Amino acid sequence: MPDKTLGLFFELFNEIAIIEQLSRTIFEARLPKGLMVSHFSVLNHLVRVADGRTPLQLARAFQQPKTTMTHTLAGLEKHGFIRMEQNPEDKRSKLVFITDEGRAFREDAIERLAPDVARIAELVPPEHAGALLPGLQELRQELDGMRS
Amino acid sequence: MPDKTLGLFFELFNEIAIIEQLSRTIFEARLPKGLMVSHFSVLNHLVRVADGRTPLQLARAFQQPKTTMTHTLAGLEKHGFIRMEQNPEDKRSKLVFITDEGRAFREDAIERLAPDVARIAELVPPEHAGALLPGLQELRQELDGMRS
DNA sequence: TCATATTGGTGCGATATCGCACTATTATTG
DNA sequence: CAATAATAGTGCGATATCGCACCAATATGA
Repeated sequence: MPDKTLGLFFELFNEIAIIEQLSRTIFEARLPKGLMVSHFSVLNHLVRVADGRTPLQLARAFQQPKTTMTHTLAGLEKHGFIRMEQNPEDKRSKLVFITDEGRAFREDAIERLAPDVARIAELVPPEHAGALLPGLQELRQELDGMRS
Repeated sequence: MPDKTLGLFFELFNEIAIIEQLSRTIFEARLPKGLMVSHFSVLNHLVRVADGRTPLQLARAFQQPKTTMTHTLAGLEKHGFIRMEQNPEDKRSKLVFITDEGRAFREDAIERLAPDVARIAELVPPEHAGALLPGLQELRQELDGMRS
């Protein structure tokens, strides 16, 4: 592997880390104190992908350690945004359901975040953003595969 | 702004967050305990961009809060990887210099990380990775501008 | 079927992250 | 030039992150 390649990937991951940092900071400035992007993302996932996921499925969806997901879910539950039930298929496991309060919070959060996204969309044409997705998904896919 | 655009950017930032998470986990598994990617990145910056930066310049380079950088630098200093001097230009300020030990650690870290990067480069052609950079840089630039 | 391995989830402890407030210094401006 | 504002850095406290170890439950396989 040429040195150039090493530098290229370092630069790529660095750029990605900076964007993650910036976007998280921008979005969290709009969320009420004590609620993070991670909370919002989980609610979003429950609505857009599927409700009634297990904590482990959620952790995998975001590629986070399961202890981190436990912590995030505890926060959501404390706010009454989710409800956790025993998984009838597997007594070790639980199922996470979004509550009405959770849905309301999610919708409110989307309204709060939309203006920022609109501003970003003015500066970065959505076509440019969309053009990045396939490459990023490929990269994610392969990194994901490496872990196992 | 159409709803589609909102969803697109949420998806984009989510994908970026996942890649950040995966890459950090992969790399930190190779670093000695107590040293994180953030430490490595700062040393890398001192070597590749410029030595003798101020803490604030470093924080801005990585778009991190300055308290976070203070913490990272404290860790690097404790390991003897950097040395901090008074900035003769400005008595409020400091200058951060990498030490020989820091350089050695950085080189060792690169050797540890290279095999992983090589594996990634096998799965994701460097041309693909390189093709992502301009779009990501554009996105970063604009997010950066929004903050101020 | 029983022993063993694997899996889902959590408690705990260490530490990374980061906002707030503060000091020291430098810049601004009336 | 004095008063005020802005800036660089850090201490502190709250909390997010996450590895390790553990328990309960399920899967495996001799």
